Amino acid sequence: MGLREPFDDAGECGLPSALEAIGERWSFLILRGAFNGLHHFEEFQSALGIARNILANRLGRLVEHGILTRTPLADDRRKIEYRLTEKGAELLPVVVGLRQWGERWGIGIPSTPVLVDKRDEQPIRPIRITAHDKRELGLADLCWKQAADIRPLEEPVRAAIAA
Amino acid sequence: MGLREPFDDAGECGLPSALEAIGERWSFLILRGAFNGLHHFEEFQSALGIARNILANRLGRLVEHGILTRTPLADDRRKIEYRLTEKGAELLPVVVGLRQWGERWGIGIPSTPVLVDKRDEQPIRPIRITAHDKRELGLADLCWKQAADIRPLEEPVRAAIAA
DNA sequence: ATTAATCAGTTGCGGATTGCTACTTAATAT
DNA sequence: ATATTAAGTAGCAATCCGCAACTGATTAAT
Repeated sequence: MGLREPFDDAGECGLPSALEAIGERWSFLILRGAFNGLHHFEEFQSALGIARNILANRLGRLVEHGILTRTPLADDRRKIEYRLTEKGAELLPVVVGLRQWGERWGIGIPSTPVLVDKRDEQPIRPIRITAHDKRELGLADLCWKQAADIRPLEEPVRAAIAA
Repeated sequence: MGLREPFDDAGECGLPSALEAIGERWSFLILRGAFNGLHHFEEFQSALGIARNILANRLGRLVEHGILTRTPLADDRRKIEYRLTEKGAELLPVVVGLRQWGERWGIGIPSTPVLVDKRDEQPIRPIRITAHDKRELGLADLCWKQAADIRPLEEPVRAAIAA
C-alpha cells in the first residue's frame, strides 16, 4: 500500500472545512443547479423539489461561505439573484467528478445532457488525478510526502511543461 | 418512508445516485480514512472521533453500495477488514478534489503532506476539468449538449488521442 | 386605487437522523 | 477461568429534515 498519510496530519486536511460549507444534504444538488444556470429561489425549488425552508437555509449557508452571491435585481426587487462566485465555480470539478462516478457506477443512468468543450463540442474527459506532466495516475501510483521534502523540478523540465 | 427518494428524482444525472451512496455526514471522511490506509472499525473510530453507532451504520452502507468490502480476518476472527473496492477507489479524484478546494479556500490550511506521483515524487496536478486532448477547461469553456447530438471524433483523431 | 398574483422566504409540527454513553457478543490473550 | 479486545447494539436526548400553511414586500391587473 503506497498510499498512507502520516497519522499526525491526517486530521489536518481541507476536507472538513469543505464539508462544513457544502457537506449537507442538498448542497451538491443546489450547486449542480447553479452550474446549470439556475439563479432564483423558485427555480431551485421547482427544479429540485426541495422543501422551501431547507432551500432557504442552504442558499443562506452557501452565501455565508462565499460560494454564492445574493443580489436583489434592480428591475424587479422581489427577485433575488444567486450567482456562483469564483470560489463556488471552482467546485465544478468535484461536482462533475461525483456525477461521473454516479453515472459510471450507479444504476443505469442515460447521462444526457453531457458537459462538452465549447470549442469542439466534444465531451470532457473523465475527472482523474494527474501528474504534473498530465499522465493519469491511479491509487498505486501515489504516495504522501511532506511538502518540505519535495524537490522542485529542473528548470528546463518546467519550461517544457509550461509550453 | 421514502426519504431517499427526493434525491433520486431530483434530476437526470448521476449525482443523486452518488449522493445516495456517500452523501451523508461522515461518509467522505470515512473514505478519506480508507484511502489513508485505515481498515478497521476501531481505527476509523479513533481517527475520526465518530460515534460508534453512526460509524457502524456508515460502514454498513458503504459495504452495501459496493464501495468497501467487509472481511473477517483469518488469523483473528474478531477483526473485520474494510477495504476499498475498485468502485470505491474511483472516488479518489472527488475526495482529493474536495480536499484541494478546502485547502485553497478554507481558513489557512498549510497543506502538508501532499499527494505525490511515486515515479518522480512531484505533487499531483490540481483536479481540473479537461478536454479530450487534456486542455484544462474553465466554466466559460463549457456547455451542455444532448448526448445524441454529439458528433464522434474522426477516426484518425481518436487513434492519435488513444496513443 | 384596489385587488390579485408573484417572489422569497418563515413558522410550526411530526418524524427521521445524529451523537453520546453504556451495554453486548464473540474471539483471543493471560 | 478471567480479562481484554474488536465490533458492533440499545436507549435516549438533541438536532435536522420535510411538509404544508402563512407572511411580507413588490409588481401586475382591473
